[in-house]
Amino acid sequence: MRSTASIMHLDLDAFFASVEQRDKPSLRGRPVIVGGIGPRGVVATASYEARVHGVRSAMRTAEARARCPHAAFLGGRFDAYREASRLVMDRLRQESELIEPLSLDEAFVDLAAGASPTTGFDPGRVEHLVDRLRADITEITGGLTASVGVASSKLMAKIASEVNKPDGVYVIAPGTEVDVLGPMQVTAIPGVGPATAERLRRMGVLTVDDLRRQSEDELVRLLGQASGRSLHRLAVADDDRPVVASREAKSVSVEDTFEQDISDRLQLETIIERMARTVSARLRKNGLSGRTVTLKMRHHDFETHTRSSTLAHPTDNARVLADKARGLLAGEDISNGLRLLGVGVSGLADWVQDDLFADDDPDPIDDGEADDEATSSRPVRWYPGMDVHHDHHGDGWVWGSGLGRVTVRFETRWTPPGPVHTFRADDLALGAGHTGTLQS
DNA sequence: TCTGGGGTCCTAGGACCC
DNA sequence: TCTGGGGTCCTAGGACCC
Repeated sequence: MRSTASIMHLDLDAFFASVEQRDKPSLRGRPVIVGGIGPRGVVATASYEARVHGVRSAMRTAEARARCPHAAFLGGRFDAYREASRLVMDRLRQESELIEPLSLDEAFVDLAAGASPTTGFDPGRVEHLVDRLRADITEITGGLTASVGVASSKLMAKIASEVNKPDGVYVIAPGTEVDVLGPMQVTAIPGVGPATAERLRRMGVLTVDDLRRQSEDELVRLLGQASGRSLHRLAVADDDRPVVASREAKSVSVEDTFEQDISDRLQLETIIERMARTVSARLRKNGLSGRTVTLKMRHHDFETHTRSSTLAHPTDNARVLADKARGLLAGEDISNGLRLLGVGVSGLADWVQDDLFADDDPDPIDDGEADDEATSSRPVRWYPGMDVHHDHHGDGWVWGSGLGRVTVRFETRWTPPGPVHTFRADDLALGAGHTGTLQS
């Protein structure tokens, strides 16, 4: 906790819904609900007009429809949200070189790490700074509003931004943190969710003041080392967590809830392959590779299990990921059907040692296999950035791996025209712009 | 028509090694 | 033969956040 209110938390109001209202004037002033619009969808964001009817984030869309049938239900346009977010984050970076985005619509800003190193941070000018910032954001984004909290710590800044939401500001004067925090419900503290709140309630702890009367040992017994200790400190607004500019990704995953449960193993395997390709593409886009593959399964009764397995070396290869994930599915009883399947990778490294690829990259092609008219098997020289992996091309299937030497198999009658065939990766629907040479 | 999708962090137990 | 810790890695699950 600092002696000055120099940490800002900014939160865009009803972000997804507000972007939709901005881009479609007919939605302004009307309830707008963005989220899953399928039978198993939930609400991501409800505009304030919809909140009046009791619609909330994470509510089932079916219930939202019942409460607010006249609302506009939208599936979401993430490219538009990302772009609006970028504009806002760029503006925040003008305020301070140290900003910490928490999501598309939220960030901490360390004002003391700020823009004017000569004069330093001036607490007296915070209100002015925030007014200007909020006006700029509304202008830059074409009408979005933000709520802002400023305080001496992350904890209090985040709490402060809630106070006058939407389109409001709250500054917590240094020295008053405990007075402000004390009467609040424990759930006001970020990290205290329903499960923790219920455990605390059974001890008679409802407010932060109640929490403060518990010993650290007691909280550790109840909640474990990390949560117990941290909550004991947060209860007295003791928080010195720094604003951290960028954190590296720890995992990449894709998951999907099906409209109807699926119990067909082949169908699930096909879905796994598609998901592995998506994960692979995202890894490559970010220059990452990972070692631990996780398969997530949610059964018909909502029981959720994960199975994971760790490779000897990091990979970003779709086929390696798919093979591993399929193997994890093999041991599972899916006879009653899955409602969700997910594929993820963790244990990320930011580079790939291509020599190692040969080891953890089981080649589906038997090199010694006899060629016939329909099949040819020949080595390919691969260039960095190129990628072919188990993709349908024209009337053939192309198999391959990431960097280094790979073998490509044309399972049907598509054969390269000549001894050396140059092609572009986008010919193979694998992403544009790269050129490779196929040598025979 | 109960209960999204993308993450992070923490805990706990077992294996394995020194 | 018995009795140790400590550290790290791996796996599984759970709470929480937006």
